[in-house]
Amino acid sequence: MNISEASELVGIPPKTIRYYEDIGLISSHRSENGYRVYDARDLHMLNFLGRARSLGFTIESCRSLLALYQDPDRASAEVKKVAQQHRDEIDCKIEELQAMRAVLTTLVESCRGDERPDCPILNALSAPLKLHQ
Amino acid sequence: MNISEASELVGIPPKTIRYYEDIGLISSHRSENGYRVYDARDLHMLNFLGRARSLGFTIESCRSLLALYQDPDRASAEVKKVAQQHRDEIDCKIEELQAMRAVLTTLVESCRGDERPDCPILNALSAPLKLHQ
DNA sequence: GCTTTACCTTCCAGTTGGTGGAAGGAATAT
DNA sequence: ATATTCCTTCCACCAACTGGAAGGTAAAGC
Repeated sequence: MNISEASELVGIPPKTIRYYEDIGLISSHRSENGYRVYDARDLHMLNFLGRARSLGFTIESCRSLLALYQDPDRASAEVKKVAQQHRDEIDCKIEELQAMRAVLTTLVESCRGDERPDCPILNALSAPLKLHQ
Repeated sequence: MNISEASELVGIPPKTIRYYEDIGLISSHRSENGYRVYDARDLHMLNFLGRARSLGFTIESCRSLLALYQDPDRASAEVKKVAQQHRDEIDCKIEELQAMRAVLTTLVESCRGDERPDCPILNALSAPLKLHQ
């Protein structure tokens, strides 16, 4: 099967599939005319990658996970470690975003949002800089 | 004052300040030797940018906010719109991350994480692809 | 058989928001 | 006089793609 059919089946754009090959995440066979050819095994790997990416794993983590997946002697502890680290990073990001969200909510709620120029949002952003010591 | 002193005062690296000038977010005067010189007004703008960036506003939103700030005839509704859109985007990101987090938590908790190879995390990632249609 | 369309290839450039480093000039300290 | 620090510009790199150009191949229509 050619790249566009594979793309349809796994829900990953052809460009992205080529990109994954470029960076060595996957490999591919070529037919005589030079076209990439995908079989069930390739689709399986692509699907794995799609799932991992949709959970937010970085490409490098995906590379690790794929390597672990293909190693029958892996320890599940290794896999768990990768997943846990990723979850910790997600937790950090959520907290950062929630902190931003809290400030933004306060600011948005304090602004009347009419045609007049006075604006607590701009006031907050332009507040005098506090010198660190 | 030179760039490194300004950098210290507003807490933005010199590289980043030059970058902001490069993309036209701010301007700067030069002294005779070609060095950038910053006054209170410049620090004020930089500080504004630092605050906006720390709230997660994109560079383009910062550009808009700065323009609004410098326009005495602005309508606060414009500012509020920018802030609200940004908060909405943050909300989206938080939801995405929380969805990922939920799946990851389930997976991590289901994996024993020992020296054996069987792993529910890898099983989930490698589950057979469901064909759309 | 010829042409059009659709698909494939590679390669180059752009996205966001900076950061690192090299090469070279200027100011300050010793 | 020299060493160190600071300044300048420019180029390259990070993640994870995406868009588009230039050119070859395959399938469909007439």
